[in-house]
Amino acid sequence: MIFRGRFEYTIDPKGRVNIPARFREQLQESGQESLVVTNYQGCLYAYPSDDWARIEEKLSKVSSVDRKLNTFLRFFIGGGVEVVPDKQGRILVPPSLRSYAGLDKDVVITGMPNRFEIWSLTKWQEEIGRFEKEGFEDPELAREINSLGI
Amino acid sequence: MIFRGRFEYTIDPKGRVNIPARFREQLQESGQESLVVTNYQGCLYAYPSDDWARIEEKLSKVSSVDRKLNTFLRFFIGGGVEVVPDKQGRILVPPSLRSYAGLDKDVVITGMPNRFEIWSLTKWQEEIGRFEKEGFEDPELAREINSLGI
DNA sequence: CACCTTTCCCCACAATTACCCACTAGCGGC
DNA sequence: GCCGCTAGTGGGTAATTGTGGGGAAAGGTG
Repeated sequence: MIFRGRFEYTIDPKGRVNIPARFREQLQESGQESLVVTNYQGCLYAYPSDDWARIEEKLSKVSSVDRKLNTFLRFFIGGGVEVVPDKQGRILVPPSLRSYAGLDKDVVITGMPNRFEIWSLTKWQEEIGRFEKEGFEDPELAREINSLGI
Repeated sequence: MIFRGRFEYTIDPKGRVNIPARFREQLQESGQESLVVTNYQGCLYAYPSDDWARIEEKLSKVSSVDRKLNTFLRFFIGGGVEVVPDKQGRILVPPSLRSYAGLDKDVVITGMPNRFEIWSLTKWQEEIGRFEKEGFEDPELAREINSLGI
């Protein structure tokens, strides 16, 4: 499942964030009512619970010898929380995830293949700012993007 | 599908922009009623939904290991919104895209191979102005253009 | 076991969007 | 010129979406 579009919402003092109506529809159509949210790359990743199950399965087969990989697993799996939208279509983001992603008021939700991401507005702007400034100057990246034929 | 021509319209306070009648015809003839609009290079890219689907497929296969490429995906996929023209042939441009492209009143729609682009008039003028001033002086660009056999 | 905090489940209001319909300007044919 | 058509623009209303808050239930702590 691919999620498209970027949306701005506010997270309220209780820690609730709205999920874009379109995303909710997509979830319903695929017969899923819950999401798994976890932390990565400065933002929160939200997966439909079925997709998360597949990821979990793969991760559980990873050999846990490598210390760094192990740390990643701790962080990624350990961050994962299952959430169900309320009647208004909002999810409650637990404090640990909220503080990791620095969500306090304005948040950006952005679609990706397989998941969508929840960003604090300021972190999002930094992320995109970096791309817009450096991205076009990086010849390798430019070549890669060109090869996509967009 | 190739779109030709340049058109000037006004975006109304609700965020609606007209699509050139010719483009609408072309879409209808190819049996498509929806478009996907996204953000890139200071303007909005509008693809017929079938063409977008092909792009999306490629993008979703891209390894998301590289951080910068990931950021690009966030921006490009995250920007993408499916829109359907209303009975008058207009589309509603969501706030996030409107603010990215700086659309407030006068917009320019210009044809391209595979897509058409939506520009704010002022950004369009800057873009073209920059090209007219610097473009002809860039020997590499001149060579490339010549090799196109125009 | 009492108390405090967090989460869940409602309800209500505000803002935005979808879906109509109407008006005007320009162009072509008669 | 006059009519009729199409393209582009503007606006009203109903439905949907987003935001805020109250109070009951659940969970954690001394």
